[in-house]
Parts: sequence; structure tokens; C-alpha cells
Amino acid sequence: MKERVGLLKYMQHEPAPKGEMTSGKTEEIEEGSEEDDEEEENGEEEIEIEFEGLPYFCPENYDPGLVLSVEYDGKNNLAFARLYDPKNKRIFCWYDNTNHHPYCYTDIDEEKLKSNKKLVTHEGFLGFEKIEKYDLLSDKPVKMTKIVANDPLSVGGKSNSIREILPKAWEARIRYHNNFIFDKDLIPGLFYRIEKGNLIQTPSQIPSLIKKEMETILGKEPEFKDVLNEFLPLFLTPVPDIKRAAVDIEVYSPIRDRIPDSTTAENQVIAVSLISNENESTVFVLRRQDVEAGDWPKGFPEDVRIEYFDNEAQMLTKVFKAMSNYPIILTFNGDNFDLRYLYNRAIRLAIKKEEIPIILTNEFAYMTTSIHIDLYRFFHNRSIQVYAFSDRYKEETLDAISKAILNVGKAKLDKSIHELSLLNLSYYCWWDSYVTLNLTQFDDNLVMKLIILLMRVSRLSMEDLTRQGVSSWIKNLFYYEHRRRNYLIPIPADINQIKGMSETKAIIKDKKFRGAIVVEPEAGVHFNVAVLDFASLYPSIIKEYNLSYETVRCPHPECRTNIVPETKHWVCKKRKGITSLIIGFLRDTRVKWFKPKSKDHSLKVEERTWNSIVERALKVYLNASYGVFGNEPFPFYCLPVAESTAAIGRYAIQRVITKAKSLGMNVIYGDTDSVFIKNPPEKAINELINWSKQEIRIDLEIDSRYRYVCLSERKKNYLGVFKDGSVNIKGLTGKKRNTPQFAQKAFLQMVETLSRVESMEDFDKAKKEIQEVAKSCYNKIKNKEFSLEEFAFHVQISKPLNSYVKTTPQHVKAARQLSKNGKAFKPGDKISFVKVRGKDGVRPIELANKEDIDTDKYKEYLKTTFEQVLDALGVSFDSIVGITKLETWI
DNA sequence: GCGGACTGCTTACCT
DNA sequence: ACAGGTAAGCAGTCCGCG
Repeated sequence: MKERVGLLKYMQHEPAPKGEMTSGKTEEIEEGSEEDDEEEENGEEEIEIEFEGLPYFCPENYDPGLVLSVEYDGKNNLAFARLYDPKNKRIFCWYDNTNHHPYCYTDIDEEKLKSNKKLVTHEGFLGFEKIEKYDLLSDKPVKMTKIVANDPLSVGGKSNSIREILPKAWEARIRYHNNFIFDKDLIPGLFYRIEKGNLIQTPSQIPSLIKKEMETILGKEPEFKDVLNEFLPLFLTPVPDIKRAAVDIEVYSPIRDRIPDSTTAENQVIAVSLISNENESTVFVLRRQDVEAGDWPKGFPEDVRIEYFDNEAQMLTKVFKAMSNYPIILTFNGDNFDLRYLYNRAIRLAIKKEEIPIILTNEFAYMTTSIHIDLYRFFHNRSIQVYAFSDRYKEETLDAISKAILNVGKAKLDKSIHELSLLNLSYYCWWDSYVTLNLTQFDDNLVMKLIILLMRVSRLSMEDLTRQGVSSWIKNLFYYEHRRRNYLIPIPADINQIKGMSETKAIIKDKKFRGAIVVEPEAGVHFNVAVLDFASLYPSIIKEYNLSYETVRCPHPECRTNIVPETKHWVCKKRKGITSLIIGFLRDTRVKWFKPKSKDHSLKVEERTWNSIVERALKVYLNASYGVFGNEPFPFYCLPVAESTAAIGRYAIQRVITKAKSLGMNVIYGDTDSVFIKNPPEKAINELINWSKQEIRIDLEIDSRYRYVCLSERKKNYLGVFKDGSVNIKGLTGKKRNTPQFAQKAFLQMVETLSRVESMEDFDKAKKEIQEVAKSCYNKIKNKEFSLEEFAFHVQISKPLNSYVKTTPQHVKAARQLSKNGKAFKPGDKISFVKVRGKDGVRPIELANKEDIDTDKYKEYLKTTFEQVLDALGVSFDSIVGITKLETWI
């Protein structure tokens, strides 16, 4: 083995591929198979996806394009970027020509390392470099040795990788392509051009007026200036409309309710639709014996092209060619189904691997010719669901999402797929692609813009961004912020060891620390209520109280007096914490700039829309910024940080309540960051707000004003009627999605009645009306006048049916009855069932009879639904329905 | 063997 | 694979009573 120790002489590479290449080879990659069992430390479980000699266009010079991804090419052992050329609407590619290599750090010095035979003779070992980094945990500079390797797998991912040889390795679990992004200061989602083979960022045209204005508003805090310059281009560079197409496949399946197995791909692909945002719609259809083409279906656009095939392999080959024309391929569940099925089916049909532009890993499906976005994954992401789309869709099926967002429903199939005429099949297949594409087009391409913005802020490739969760986005952002400041990225175990555990006791069993306060509500009807709340409480706390993994329990003795309430944790007074800085900056940018600018009607609509997208993107990071520190897989996991955030939150609201009372105000409820105040004098409100700013250093705002609020004695349950008569309902059973329709409807009628109430006197009339509603509903239950659908509860299963071992909840009982008939269930599926007398006490709606309905259970349920509101009115349900003590419920 | 008190499991919600 | 706090209904267990 050649000695390669000493001054680093990096190996020379084969020249990067030039021009159009078509002889690519793709292979299924085994992922980290050797160590999947034991990933003791947090971080990068997946190894690099190795793209091998892809059919890319790699020009010497090229006009600016948007970086869509940075990846690693295993065959050429090089990082490469895929860029989108908006003029010619195609992907071009740049291969690393900077001689960048994978590496990690050790604290062992070079001389000692030289004698480590295992290391220096490692086949991927290239050499050492002396490096100085800044270690935030000790608040001191540290000398490290950089160990440079030939390829990512030599650093980590195999049992004999360099990181396994070293007693301790820093930054060895960051995936190479991300490392490359950080080191080259590449920002995915921004424009770069190729000049004489070099990748050069195109400066963004930021209007100087806007820049100045933002600097005045956000630059008040000197430490933000540098961050602002870093982020301005990300926030203000326009996003082009990217050429893309959605794909959906239909597979022959003789059995209904059975999802075809994408691994074995046993059945024929009978139709594939490819619908682009450039008005190109094609459905590829396989002719089958005894199946008619049929008539052109109603509602099926006439410009959709139908291409018939007699041979399935030929069809797939054509499909692959067509797909390759699009820089972005969209699917709904393509990772698990469509692309996986296509690949495995193509192999089964003996299509040559190099003609299949798909690469499969255990979890994902990538395209060699395009970027594949699986929209199911993106919309499945809780942060996207809750914060970007305000919880508008509750189920993550294409149907539910498109219904909630696009307001289009899918036509129900009255036949099985295999019974449809070819044209009806085409229509059916087209529809899914059409809707999938539309999910990226509505509101002026909102979703694409959101994805690009999130990519920029996270420094993640489009493929990674759309597949990973918010914790990963924040992780990557923090990694980058460390790297650009030359801070050593800490080892999770070190943070844990130095910072220790939490000190507070959670109220809920098995939780790691105490969370927020919920004020005991004062049950009753309260007129004229103002709700004050802290504007993004936790991010504000992180910013104002300098919370970060290195500043909480910092190494300086002189900071130990700066104690977090209710804990023994102290916070650094000498150094601004990195996460406090970044989160603080994002918070201020959202609150002081993008949020007001998204509502500023002096701006053009497009500008306003853009500001609102940025605002929503920022919200996603901010809302998760506290939670990640209490989440163990997060590599900056630090319980004292999460715990301190919550503790300061309790302190803040507690002090506001005390102050409000001292100002003579009546606090009737509060939750985490809000206080409900009855009949507040305006002067006192202003005083409280000013006091909070001075004393707590967090903005308290008027969130809403209610004409009246109904509080029951239950926390997190109330009904409020705003001054304008609109209604806000929280937590009440009548609003929950698992509640049967009959109860929801009756509840809604009660709410409607209440919304018309203007004064205490109106309640008498309202009570009468509610009485009618309740009575009639009660009687309809008694006489079983509702349909089975209206009686049905709808509950999701959260895990595979057979893993309910501790108890068997009712919905699982119902599902098991159905699975006896061969129906399959997967997590996320919704089960509709009714309560019946006898046996299990429940029946799935499919197997139920009206006669079996257990009316007592339903009467009971109606009672709870109504009582949550009637409680507040001081009326008992029994009295309202007019049943006597004799005629009780059971 | 039965019923009530209790605990734990599960889902859906709130901030 | 962001956190903890709350409500509700049911499943399952324990214990005392007869």
C-alpha cells in the first residue's frame, strides 16, 4: 500500500463527463445495509445515492440556471449539480472541478495519526490537513486534524469506514452532497451559471430601496446585519415557473380493493398518464383483448392525446422517453408505488436497465433524467399540513387534499379498473395526473415557490427537501451556519454529556420536561372578551433570552447567576447563541417585514402573494424551532434548551396574568401564550402591552375581541362569537372529525343559533331554539331516522392492524371484522363504524344494519356534544330535552 | 361471578 | 422522527361483595 501521509497531494480524477451522454448505468443501491441495525448516534442513516454516469448535458459555458439538486456521482466519484435552464426549459449539469473531497475531523494530531496503520492504509484515505475551528461548547478555538478521503463511503457508511476507525470523529455523519453544498456556498434554489467550466453564482437583482428599508427595519440589532445580507437573495430572488409533468399509472388488477404489489410488479401496466404544465397531455394505453375503446368520456378534455400500444414493453420504453423530457416529474406516492412499479415491471419485461431512467432505494424513487417530487411525501409533512396549509386537509390522500385545496372531487369508479373501456380508463388515469400537477399550480404556483424557498433556507436539494421533515431542514440550516462561521459542528453525545438532563417534571407521564400552563377556565358566558397573546412566543423567547445549545449552561462561571425560572439552568451573558441568532433573525424578518408586507394593499398582488409565501415558509421553521431541541434524533438535541424555553414561557404568561390582575382585570382563561380578559378597560390593555414589552421583552398583542365567549369547565374547549357574528370553536366534540354527522349537524345548528345572540336577554330565545334542535335530534335517534352514514364514527388507524396488542379499540374491532372479508388496511386509513347492541358493540358501516344500532349510546353521545356548550349556559341537557329523572338514559 | 373504581391505551384536539 | 397539555371513550384489571 502506497504511503500517502503528509502534505496532501490529492488524486487526479478522470475528466468529468462532457456533452450528452447516453450510456448511463443505473443500479439498485443497497443502503447502509451493514449498519442499519445500529445507528447509535443521530444523523445520517442513509448513505449517498450513487448516480452513475448519468445521461446529462454538461456544457463548458452556460447561462444562469436554478440549482435544483446537488448529488454524488459514484462512477465518477464527483459531486455534481443539476440546474434548470428557464430559457430552454431543460436540465443542465455541472460536475465538481474544484477537487473537493469527503472528509471528517479528529482531535488527534497528525503525528499520532500517522502511526494509525488502519487509518493510513485505508484504501480511501487521502491525507491530513491541520485545521483550526471554533468550538462553541467550550467557547474556545480548537486545533483539529482534517482527514480527507477519496469517496463518501470511506468516511462513513461501511463497517470499516474511517469514522469507525477513529475513537471520535466530528462531522463524519453529514452526507457528502450536503457537505459539498456548505463548502462551496451553493444555495439550492438560486441561480448559477457555468463559465469556462466553473460554477458561478449569479448576483440577485435586489432593488436597492427594498434592501435599504429592510436594513433599517431589521438592522437595528447589529448582529443581524451579516445574516440579513446572507438571506436577502434567498427571500427576494424570483422563482421561475419550472417545466414539469405529473405521472400516474394504472395496473391491471382483477381483484377489487387490492393494491398491486410494486415489488413483484406481476400485473400489466395498462395505462400511464403524463400531464405537463405546458399543455401537453398524453395517456399511454395498452390495448387488451375484449376491451373496447368506448366513447370519449364526458369531461375528458379533447386535446388529451391517447397513444395506444399492443406491446407493454414498447409502451413503457416510450413512457420513459417521454418522462425524460421533463426537468421535474411529479407523482402522488411515486416513491412507493408508481415509479417503483414502473421500474420493477420494466425489469420483468426485460427492458435494459440503461433504458429505465429510475433509481430505487429502499424508501425512495429517483429519476436519472429529472428531479422526482413525490407530492404525497411533501403534503404528508406535518409542518406543511399544519402551518403552510393551516390544517385545511386532514387526510393525506390525493382525493382529500385536492378536495380541500383545489375544491375538486374525484369521480367514484362504479366498476373495477379492469372493467373500464380504454377511454374511460384513460380518463380515470388522466385525472389523477391532472390533479397532481394542479397541486403545484394553484395560487400562481404556490407549492413550487414554497418548495424553492424552503430549499434556499435549508440549503437542501429539491429531492431531499420534499422528502424530509422540518427537523431535517433546521438541522441542515444550522449545519451550514456553523460551517460558514468556521464553528465545529458538535457531536450530539457531547452536547448531551455537557448539558445534562432536564430538571422539571412533566405533567404527562413519560414526557421529558414540563410544558406550558393552561389556566383553569371560569365556566359561564362572558360578554365583551379581549384575547391578548404573545406574538410567536417560543421563537421570541429563544431570541430575547439567548437560548442555544452552547449558551444554556455555558462554560463561564460568571454567567451562572443568570438563572432560568423554575430551573437551575443558567444562560450565557457573554456570547450570542447561534440558534438564538438564526431563529431570532427569522422571527424578526417574518414579524417585522414579510407578515405586514403580505397584507400591505399598497403593494401589487403578486408582491403581496410572494411576501405571504415567504412569511409562511418562515413560520414553518419558527414553529418547529423549539420542539426540535427536545427531540432526540435532532443532532443539536439539548433538553435544557427546550426546557428553558417552556419555563420562560410559563414565567412570561404567569407574570402577565399577575400584572393584569393588579391592573384590576378579570382573567377568565388562558393557554400557553394567551390570556382571555373580560370587560377590559382600553387603558389597562395598553398598559399591560407596554409593561410586557418593557418587563418581559416579548410583544403582547390583541389577538381578537369576542362579543361573548362560552367557557365550560374544560380546558382547551370553548366557543366564541366575534363582534361580527362569526364563530370560533375550539376542541368541542361537535367539531371533531370523528364525530358522526348527525351530531355534527345538530351541533352546527346550535352554533348558528348562538351566533345570533347579541346580549344576555337573547339567550332565553336561543335556549328555546337549541331545545328544539336537541329534542328533534334525540327523537330521530330514538326512531333511527338517521342513515347508517349519519350514525357512523370515522376513526383513523395509526398503525398496522396486528400491532394493536395492548387493547383493541372499537375502530380496530370494526376493521378486523372487515379484514376477515379480505379487505386490507394500512396506517392512515379511516374506518367508519356504528355502535350496535351485543357482540363487539361495533360494526363497520359496510356490514351494519340499522336495526342493530345502539340508540342509548347515541343518545349519550348527543348529550356530551351539547353539554360542552350548555354547561356554560347553565342549562342541563336532560332538562332541555325534557326527560324526567324516571326516563333516564339507560 | 359481578359491578364499580381505577389505570392505561388510543385518538383527536390546543398552543 | 418538533414539543407538552387536555378531553373523551373504551379496554382491561383489581378488589370487595355476596
